Amino acid sequence: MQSYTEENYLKVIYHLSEANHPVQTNAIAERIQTKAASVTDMIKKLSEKELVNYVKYQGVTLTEKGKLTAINIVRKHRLWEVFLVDKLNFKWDEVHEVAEELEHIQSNLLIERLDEFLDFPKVDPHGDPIPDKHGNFAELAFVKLSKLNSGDKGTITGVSEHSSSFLKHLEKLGLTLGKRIEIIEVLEFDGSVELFVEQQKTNISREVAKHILITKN
Amino acid sequence: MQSYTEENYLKVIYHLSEANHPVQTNAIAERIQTKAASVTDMIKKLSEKELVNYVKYQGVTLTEKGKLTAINIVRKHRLWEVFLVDKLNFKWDEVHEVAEELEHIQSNLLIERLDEFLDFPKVDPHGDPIPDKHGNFAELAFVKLSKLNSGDKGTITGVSEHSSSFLKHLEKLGLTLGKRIEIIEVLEFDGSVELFVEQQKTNISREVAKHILITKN
DNA sequence: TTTATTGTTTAGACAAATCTAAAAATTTTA
DNA sequence: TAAAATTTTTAGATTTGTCTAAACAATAAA
Repeated sequence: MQSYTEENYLKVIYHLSEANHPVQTNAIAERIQTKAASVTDMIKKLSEKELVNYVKYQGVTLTEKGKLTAINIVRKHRLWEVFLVDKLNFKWDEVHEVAEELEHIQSNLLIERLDEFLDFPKVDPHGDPIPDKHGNFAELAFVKLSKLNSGDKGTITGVSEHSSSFLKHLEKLGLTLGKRIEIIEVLEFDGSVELFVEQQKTNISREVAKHILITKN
Repeated sequence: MQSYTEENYLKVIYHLSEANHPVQTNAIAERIQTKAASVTDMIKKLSEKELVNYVKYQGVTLTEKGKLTAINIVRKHRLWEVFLVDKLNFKWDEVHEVAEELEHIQSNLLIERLDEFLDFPKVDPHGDPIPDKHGNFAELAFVKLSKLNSGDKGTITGVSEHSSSFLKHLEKLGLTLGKRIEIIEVLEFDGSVELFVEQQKTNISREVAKHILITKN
């Protein structure tokens, strides 16, 4: 298989990919905390292994093979996060670093048994969908909270930012997965949002609202 | 901390150590499946980090610091084995390779929570003792089955060989952890042993008997 | 106690992943 | 569209862990 490092590159390229647009060298370098020159080196290697399509100066896209590999790593990462939260009582802001390590353990049996043990979860503790073993994602109808208008109601079903500081902030405001919310008002001035959570009025900035995912219902 | 590779060297040196006797370069090379020259290189590095005591041509011993590190890896390995068998229904002969990977995950919180989740097990699925977080082992009174005499009775509480083929063989004979046995006869000729397990007469070679650990009772 | 054997170390080389500095290509700005 | 700014690549070096071949040390055998 691939090395730990190669797997990380594939995962990062996957996360930075949008609608088949090529990913830039610098974008990868920043995410992986390395230098652009190192990224070029590694991309060449991945290209030789046919895991990415690479055209000099044009950025990279994942091949089908590369994409499957990347999705499998995402699957493992998210299943381990569920394990840590559901079974070992980790908080949702404590799981990321450990899952970054666990995702590289090589054993199909392990991951299938873990999936079963966790009762085939469809989303991780941040509401991100967990692909099945064939790489298929369940369809989830998310909307960014920042896209809602006054009067809209829904349930918090995900977040798109996983930093500990952000998640702790949400926790403090009571804005955790599964909570029902209702928009009171969206301020013209700065896009900040006033809303109800469990009969409590709360205010959040537009920046925070952008990273909370809502299922309308 | 140390690299994956350094951790493996420490663990192997720990397992090869007996009563503070220095471990030979070649012994390490064989266990780690590498060349003696590579072992010498790595030993020098570990010595600079004060994880081993090293005298040219005299072999290595672990320093206190090195020993604690090694024991911690052993602790993690054995806890993960319990997890795999007790929670994910792995068989006792399927856990070793995966645990070899899992033992290198760096997170104290993870391992303490895992310990708790497993209800603080004292032994792994092969009967090997699990050190606590301070590196202390519970005292276990094992005797090799090959040391018993006709008429002796006891319970199988461990094995000292973890290969899949050996463990599958035991399974086939019904010689698994917790089973009570009684020695019928030890043959002068080849040291093979005739014994009762659950009213069944069975014969095992001296070689097999040496790797089965018994608590007399 | 010299010789043979076995075990260990050194020297020099290599692959993987990274880096810095400089060159080249691309994009933006004027 | 030419100059400036940005981005990417190349060239060459470094670190980690490994290797082979040869030299060296310790032990066993004659």
